Amino acid sequence: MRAAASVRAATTGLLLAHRLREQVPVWAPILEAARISTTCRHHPHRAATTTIFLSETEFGPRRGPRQGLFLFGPGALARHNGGFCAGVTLFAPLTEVRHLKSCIGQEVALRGWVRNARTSKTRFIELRDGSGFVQCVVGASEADAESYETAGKLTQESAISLTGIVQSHPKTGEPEILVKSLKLIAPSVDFPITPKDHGIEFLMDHRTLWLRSKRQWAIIRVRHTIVKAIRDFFDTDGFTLLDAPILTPSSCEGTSSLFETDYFHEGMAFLSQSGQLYQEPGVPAFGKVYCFGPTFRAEKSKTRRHLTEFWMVEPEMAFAGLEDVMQLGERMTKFILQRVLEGRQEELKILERDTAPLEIALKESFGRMSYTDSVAKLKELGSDINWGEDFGNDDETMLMNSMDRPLWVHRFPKSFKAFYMAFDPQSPELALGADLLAPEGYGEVIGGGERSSDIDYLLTQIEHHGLNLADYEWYLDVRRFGGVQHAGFGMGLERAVAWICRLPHVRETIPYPRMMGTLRP
RNA sequence: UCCGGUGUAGCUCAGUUGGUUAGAGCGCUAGACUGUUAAUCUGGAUGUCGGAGGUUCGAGUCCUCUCACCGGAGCCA
Repeated sequence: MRAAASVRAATTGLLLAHRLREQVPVWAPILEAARISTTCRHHPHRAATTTIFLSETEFGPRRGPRQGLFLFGPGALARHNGGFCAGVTLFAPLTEVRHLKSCIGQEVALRGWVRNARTSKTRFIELRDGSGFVQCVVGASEADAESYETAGKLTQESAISLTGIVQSHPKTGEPEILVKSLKLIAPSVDFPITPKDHGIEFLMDHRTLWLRSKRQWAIIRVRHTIVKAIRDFFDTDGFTLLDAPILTPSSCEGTSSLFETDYFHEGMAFLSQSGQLYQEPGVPAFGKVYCFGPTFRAEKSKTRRHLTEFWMVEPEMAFAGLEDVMQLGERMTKFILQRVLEGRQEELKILERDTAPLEIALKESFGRMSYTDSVAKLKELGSDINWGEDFGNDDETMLMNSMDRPLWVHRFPKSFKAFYMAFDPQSPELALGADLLAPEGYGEVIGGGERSSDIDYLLTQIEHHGLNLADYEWYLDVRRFGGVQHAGFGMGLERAVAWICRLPHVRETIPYPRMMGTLRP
């Protein structure tokens, strides 16, 4: 089927082409170029290849290739006619798998990689192009002989281009391609990750190739949506982005171990384990700020919830206390859940994620429990925890087993919280902090609270924690010059992704995980 | 770092109280068959049994050391 572009569309293309003629080299980088065969009505024997630019940036996906709105680059047509020929016939416009649902009945061209090829009389190719997955059917009667031959010899992860008619799968109803022609762009020999099971060590060693798998594709796309949701949430909520440095002169919290590196005459620099202390000076400057970037912990912890390099979003706001932190964290979490549930259904389905718990977390108010109450409850449940001790992993799961939604645990003993935490004026042994525990065994996702505005208290805290006062002078300035109540939190991105995707381990939530024993690839 | 476990074909694994020529499935390869979907069926090729040392007539199997990985704990987001 040859989809002839209407005269009007062709004329539009012609006009655009004239306008673009000089600009194409400049525009090219932002346009997507595809070489597509075209023929001219007046010179049918001069079938030629020209370059067509499909610009989604300019025209949006709704006016995609099937509408025939193209920008014509200077090509063969310009040569034989001294300009552009209006009688252009286009066929098989290049598209992406994600657009196929709106292309039923059209002829399209696709490029991508062979996920799996089942050879038989009718040949089936599972194609992925990064935007989605589609089955391509190569039948002896529909495809040309050479293409049919090629389709029978395809190996896993070969790169191919093809043209064909988009139709509905007779059984599933999903779009599939009835192939007319197929070309091998680049072969792939002995792709290591076969369709059968693999061990985690092998997969981690081949992380770059593992990213091509359906499961990893789904996870990384959910991660992307979560990152975008986080940014959109703060950007539209009046927060200003205040990037925190990654190279820092000293420990931010003085607790966990840091990665060190030589830093000229300064001696040592450390990779940041939190941007929070650098957010606080942003509070009097911008009112509400956040940072979102990688952080590093040299902890020798090997668990399903730890990475040595992970991403953290850390908002900080003026004239705010513990209650504001819990409300902000809850709103943000729900915003993220909404975005994922709206836009990533296909990915959640691939991950076999039961979305019911996410729907509950989105609709219901999060639980709240003070540390003191939760210790009492844990004792009831049989834990040997004592007041004043931090939760162990078992305590956390025990506490969450009866919860069907996230839970805020608040007002911890000061003793095991960071030096800068404000204390509760009603019971000074308590810190005004709150942690958000995710359900389904995922545990702490957010930690935050109110920061102390009391400079004298902070001075004693710094001394008490054995920190070098000189390193914190700028931090104390936040209190010296118009210090006000302020509060914020940090959310570990990978833990959020792991929970929302319901993954057994955070190592799959980041493209290139860094862990205690993992630095490559 | 501590405790526990695993290491055998490219991958996932089986391999008996130590015994003679180390197996299966997948993948690969040749073919058959089929709107298939981790397709199926038939044939074929494929091994430093993690490494080093030791016990023994004989070690994939037992012992010692070592390396890698997995799971858990502590610490944390």
